Amino acid sequence: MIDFSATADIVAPQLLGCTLTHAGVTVRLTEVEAYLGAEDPAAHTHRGVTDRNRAMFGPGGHMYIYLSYGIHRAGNIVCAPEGVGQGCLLRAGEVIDGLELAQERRGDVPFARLAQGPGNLGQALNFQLTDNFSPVTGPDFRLSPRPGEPEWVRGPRIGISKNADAPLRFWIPGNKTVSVRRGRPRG
DNA sequence: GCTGAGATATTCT
DNA sequence: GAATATCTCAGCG
Repeated sequence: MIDFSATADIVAPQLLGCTLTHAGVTVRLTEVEAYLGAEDPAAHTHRGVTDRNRAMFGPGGHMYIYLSYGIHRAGNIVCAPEGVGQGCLLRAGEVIDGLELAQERRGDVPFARLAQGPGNLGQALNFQLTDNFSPVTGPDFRLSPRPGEPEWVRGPRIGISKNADAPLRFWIPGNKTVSVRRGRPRG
């Protein structure tokens, strides 16, 4: 099992290929991002504990769910010892069970888009703000180990404005559920 | 396939 | 009041 008391950049690549089950849907994680807390200006926890990010300061192996742009629910897995404030944002996954349920929630979209992007993943798995603090190996969430270590790569994070060059995004190359999002620097 | 702009709630200053 | 770890849509090749 993964040691969630390690730092987020250590845990992140270990999550790739693992499956996460919640509310009747199972996905295989294909893309995650590490947020390093106080030393990382892009992290919610950069400025210290608030009511919103409190879950990230808890012990590793729990969920941190937040509302993004007022619309989307995104899920993180808390990393590092209690009080540090690190976590891994779940960016994308591949639905491998509960397909019909995921399609009901997401509507008529291609398979690869069912859980593509943090907001879509949250909708497919039906993340709720009340799921904060839930253990990832508890009754509500089930994180299962992967059969073997998949090939993975790392690169810059996406959708943030601060510290965007740090190579803290990890994904499985070639997987159709991982998109190279638009807005790459032209030129 | 790609691009640009609007929507929407909570949080922080 | 401004910002945000985003998604979807319309328009164009």
